[in-house]
Amino acid sequence: MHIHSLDYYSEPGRGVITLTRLCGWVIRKARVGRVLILEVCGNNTKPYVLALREDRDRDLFHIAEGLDIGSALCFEGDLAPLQRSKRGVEYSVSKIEVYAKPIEPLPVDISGKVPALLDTRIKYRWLLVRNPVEKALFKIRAGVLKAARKYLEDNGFIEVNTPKIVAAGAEGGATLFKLQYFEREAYLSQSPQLYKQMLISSFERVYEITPYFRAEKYNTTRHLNESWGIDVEQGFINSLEDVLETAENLVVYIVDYVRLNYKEELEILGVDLPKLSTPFKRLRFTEAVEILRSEGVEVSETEDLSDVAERKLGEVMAEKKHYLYFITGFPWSSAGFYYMREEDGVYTRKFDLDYRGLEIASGGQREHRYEKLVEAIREKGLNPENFEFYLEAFKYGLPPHGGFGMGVERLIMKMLNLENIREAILFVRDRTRLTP
RNA sequence: GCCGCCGUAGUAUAGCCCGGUUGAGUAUGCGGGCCUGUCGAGCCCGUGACCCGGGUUCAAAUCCCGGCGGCGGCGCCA
Repeated sequence: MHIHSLDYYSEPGRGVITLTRLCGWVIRKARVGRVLILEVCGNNTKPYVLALREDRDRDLFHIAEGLDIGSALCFEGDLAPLQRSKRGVEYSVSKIEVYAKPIEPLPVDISGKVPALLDTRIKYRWLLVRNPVEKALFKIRAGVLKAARKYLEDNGFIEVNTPKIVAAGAEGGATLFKLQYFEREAYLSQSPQLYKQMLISSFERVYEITPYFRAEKYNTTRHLNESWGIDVEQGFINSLEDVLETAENLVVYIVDYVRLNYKEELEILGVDLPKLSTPFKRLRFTEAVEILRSEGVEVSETEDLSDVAERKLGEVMAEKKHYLYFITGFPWSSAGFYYMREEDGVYTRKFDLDYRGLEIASGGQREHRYEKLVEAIREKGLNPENFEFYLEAFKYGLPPHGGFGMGVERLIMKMLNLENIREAILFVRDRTRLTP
């Protein structure tokens, strides 16, 4: 809605302007003598400030006086010639339409004066995101996904959607949520892994932004039972290096996109997002083991690194200014059956991407040769019959390929220095939370 | 699942160790009053809480047992 403002024309030396209609919720209210000040936030992170004088704006003043924090309203106004507020953008208001008033005081403080504990924050997240700080975080999350899409689309990846109700998991049975699928047992997808590989039968490059469902009973600051992943798979690769390049360029693009397009949000959150550069350090798994042992950390040569080891490695790497780094060549004993095995039979082309001591992505070059794959499934103690639908795709010309899954919440957690992964998702699904 | 810590007004906290002086303090919110456009405004008045059950004791928010709930660590992984 654009209406010319009469007030505007009374200001000397100005051209044409439009009167804007803006909407949001009252997040702060202050009365000082004869002036009433309202701060309103909609999708904006910087509040709209409405200052009303009892003598001049009598009707509007009385409307505003009756509004509590939390009221939903729209107003028509024009940028105020005098910007006196230190917090927001001030408007001269000509009309206020009130749409809803809270029927009781809000259960949490959305002005940010009184902090809420994580548990309370999660319970009332949908309400707390009215607060500019909380909102900034989720605007950045949206930006991360937007940037990922943009990078992948620009680089020839096609977005696909694969089933979330599946008959078999990618890793075995232990971490799956079971459900009844008519007469049969089915599971919630813990990864689109197998499906995106199958699609490399017909697409050169695919990606999917998808939830992962994992029934792990862990309770840590970096795990969710429903999390989101940016899943990428590319065919016709020459080596693992092609996949690593995609992963590092994607991360750099995302971080850069947020750094340049979300300055206001980063500032509100107090985050200084440094510019990244490629290539990221490539560290062999065996080198990582050596480094950790020289630091006095006990590490197994055949198992994945423990969280303690990963964090320690993060510290060591940070000293050398490697904030993001790959760990490549994981041992076969700690890898999924679908990773390509090296000739020695001991190591694989599986990699992890770590961001300051936290695994944010993992992937690798896949085994694309039918016989080798069947052999690998058997060797992992799995039954090839359960993977028939998957194995079939390897019979008709599946090129060498590889890919990775990147944890959206983990990436955001590291970018924004969050202490708990639960901060990075609006509605939390963890060991104990099923609502809201 | 194991280990550790914790549970006080709507929210966030003090008090608990060492039971009585607590009619449970403070901030913020909410209601009311004052107030030169405040900037997490200020000042005054009011409002509102000891997770549940059992036990010890003359006396329990405080000590003990059980339950429920939360946080952190480990395992595991994105």
